[in-house]
Amino acid sequence: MKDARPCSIADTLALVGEKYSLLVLREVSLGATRFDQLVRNTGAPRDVLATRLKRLVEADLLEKVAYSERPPRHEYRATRAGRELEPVLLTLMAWGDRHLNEGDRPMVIEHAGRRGRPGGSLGDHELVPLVVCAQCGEEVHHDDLTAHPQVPGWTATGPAKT
Amino acid sequence: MKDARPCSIADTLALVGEKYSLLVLREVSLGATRFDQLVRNTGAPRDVLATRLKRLVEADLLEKVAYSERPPRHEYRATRAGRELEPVLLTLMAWGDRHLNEGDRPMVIEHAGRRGRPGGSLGDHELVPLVVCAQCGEEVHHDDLTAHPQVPGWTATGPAKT
DNA sequence: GTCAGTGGGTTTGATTTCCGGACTCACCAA
DNA sequence: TTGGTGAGTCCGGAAATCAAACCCACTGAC
Repeated sequence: MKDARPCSIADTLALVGEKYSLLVLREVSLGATRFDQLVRNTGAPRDVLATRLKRLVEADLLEKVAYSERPPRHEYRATRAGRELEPVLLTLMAWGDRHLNEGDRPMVIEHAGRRGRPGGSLGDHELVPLVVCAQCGEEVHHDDLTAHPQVPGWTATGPAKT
Repeated sequence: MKDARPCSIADTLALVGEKYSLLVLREVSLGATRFDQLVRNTGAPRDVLATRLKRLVEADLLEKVAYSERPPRHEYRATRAGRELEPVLLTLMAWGDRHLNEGDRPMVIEHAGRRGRPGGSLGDHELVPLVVCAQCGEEVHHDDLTAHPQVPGWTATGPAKT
């Protein structure tokens, strides 16, 4: 892992790319916030889960919130940074639905309509996640993209040869 | 990992969630398609990379394309399914840029304007990936979402108790 | 008051995976 | 003949994973 391309994808994966981390965020986002729920729903070994939770709390993606004093009990809640990973989860899910589970999706997400609210017209409907460019509003296509590494010594395809 | 919640996120991660797999797809998408480039740019040990590549080719996310007969040489190219993971990479990158590398992004993606093309008005600009709902066009907010597990025995927060 | 149960972990010891470096093999070029 | 490249494979030690057992503070039922 030394000397690899400097990149926010790698940085993000270093934080949440280990096995189970993203599944933990999925569960928390679904409302399963307690240790034993996380064990059951992710299938992670208890010790691994404990390690992951420690890291996610340190990184401020989750926080421990007490829900009982005596006996001391707490649950894990997503922070703002944690919630902002939800688009990643939705995009992963959309890919898996399309390419791995075509025709029998294990889960469907309902998107509440915004009737009466600013810009809203449609009622409740199924969520279909799509990545667009916030600047121009258009769907993102590979052929419209050009990468510009900002770090000296790197080009799009590798380290500049010295 | 046994008995965990059935879910396309988990299924997708089972395929591309191992260390380096997504970095390989990043590199291929950037145009670094050869074994030694992938070693240098991802930092993966050579044997691990060989294993990952084998899996990605089997899963039809990458394909081996010969670019020389004698000596036999080939490069790895993304298939359609592989390219469709790009939104995941872009979303991960956006998160890392915001939360890990605020103020000095290691890479900037330029988005080609579609002046003159259908719906286009803006010139070239920086890509800012955003997840919206394809049905209604609106940005996705956690509070508008409701998950509906399709698999009997599971609720949003865990297995239905028997 | 004892006994089983629950929530949230930690400990243990065996198995897997990862790692960096050295090695291979086929070919080309000087 | 020597050196270099591309695409791996092989090796032995270090680290991570796993399932299962254990722990501890507390509770509620008998």
